[in-house]
Amino acid sequence: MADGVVERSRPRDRILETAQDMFHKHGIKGVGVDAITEAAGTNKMTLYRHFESKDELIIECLRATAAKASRVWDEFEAQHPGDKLAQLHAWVRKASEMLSADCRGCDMANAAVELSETDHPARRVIKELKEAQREKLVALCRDAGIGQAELLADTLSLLLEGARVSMQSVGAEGPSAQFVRMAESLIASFRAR
Amino acid sequence: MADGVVERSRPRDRILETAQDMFHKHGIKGVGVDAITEAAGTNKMTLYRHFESKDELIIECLRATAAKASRVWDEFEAQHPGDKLAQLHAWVRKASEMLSADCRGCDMANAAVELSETDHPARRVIKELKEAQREKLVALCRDAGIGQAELLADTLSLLLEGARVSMQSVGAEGPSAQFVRMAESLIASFRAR
DNA sequence: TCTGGAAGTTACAGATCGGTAACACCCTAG
DNA sequence: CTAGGGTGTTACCGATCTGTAACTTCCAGA
Repeated sequence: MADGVVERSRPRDRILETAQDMFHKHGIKGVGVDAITEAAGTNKMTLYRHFESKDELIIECLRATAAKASRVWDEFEAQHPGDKLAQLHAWVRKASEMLSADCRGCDMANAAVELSETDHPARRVIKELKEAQREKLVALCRDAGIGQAELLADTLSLLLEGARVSMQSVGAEGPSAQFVRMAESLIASFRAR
Repeated sequence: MADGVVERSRPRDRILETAQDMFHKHGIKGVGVDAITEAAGTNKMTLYRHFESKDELIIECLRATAAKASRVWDEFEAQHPGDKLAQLHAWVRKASEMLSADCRGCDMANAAVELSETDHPARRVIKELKEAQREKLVALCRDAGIGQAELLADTLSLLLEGARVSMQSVGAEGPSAQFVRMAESLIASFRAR
């Protein structure tokens, strides 16, 4: 058993962390609750004592992932206090770092692809979290002094989203390789307006 | 039984067409072979006489989908013979039409997300087909007289890929709503260089 | 009319899925 | 010391999954 995650922490935390990792690597429908509990060094009953269903576990995982992603925004502020333009460039750099060779994409976007049932309870959570991320990026662009902040933020969003999904289908040498170049020249052209 | 697809055509064709439709709507792992054969008005044994496994059926579906997509390029040429720039704008318009409210995204990209096993036989097929599509768009940009054809083609690719996945997570009112505007101003700025 | 092959039917194998019941264990708080 | 809550174990449920075997039906071509 991989002790790194299993060691002495509460079973609920181990389950949540392990599930996040396994959902990310193998997809939601590619992992069963048995596999999760075994990897977390616990058992199925304990999982169902803390989460009322697999769907709820999925939702909690998405929230946790979003919370982690939200923390990097604090890093941007810490590294470049008050300098919103520098923070925007930090966002681009951070985004490009996520495009590593074994990139499995955005957990929320992947979940939206996998959970095709339109009334799946996770879908509204995904939408909420994605909208919050969008508003953050729009605010960052606006505070960086860019005129058409919404349009720039949305364009950057689509580029990153596209890059992350493109990596999975065409690989790292595909269109996503040019992400930084695209993003930077986009920012430059928006600033020039 | 829905006669539209079931009517008098060879079982193999019905299975292929039905599988394409169901994989697209509900995802690959969201559909079993039983459901496919029943919807196709046939049975499981017949499926396994024509396809040696579900994986092979998946691959055949992806090839068929790509072939369909390839046919719209012929339409561009027919509508604007020789006028590559007009064909590029037709591509943008066609792409935006795919972003309808119930858009389920690109079958190949979705398959890449769902089939996370790195050695899955469908993955190399996906890569091949996506690379072919990329080269087509690059050629179109180049023949339209654009200098940095590869960069424009890759940027448009990422925007579209991002828009199609964004639709599924945030919905039609999200960043993807601005796709046409982004794509057109991109083309304009590349032409100005 | 005969025949061969494609298609349909039924049943099943073996595994895994999400989820639950009953019960034994251990540790800690009172 | 004792009571109780969190945890672990085992066994199980019904459903579904991919894939197969054995057999029947049907139709087209010779």
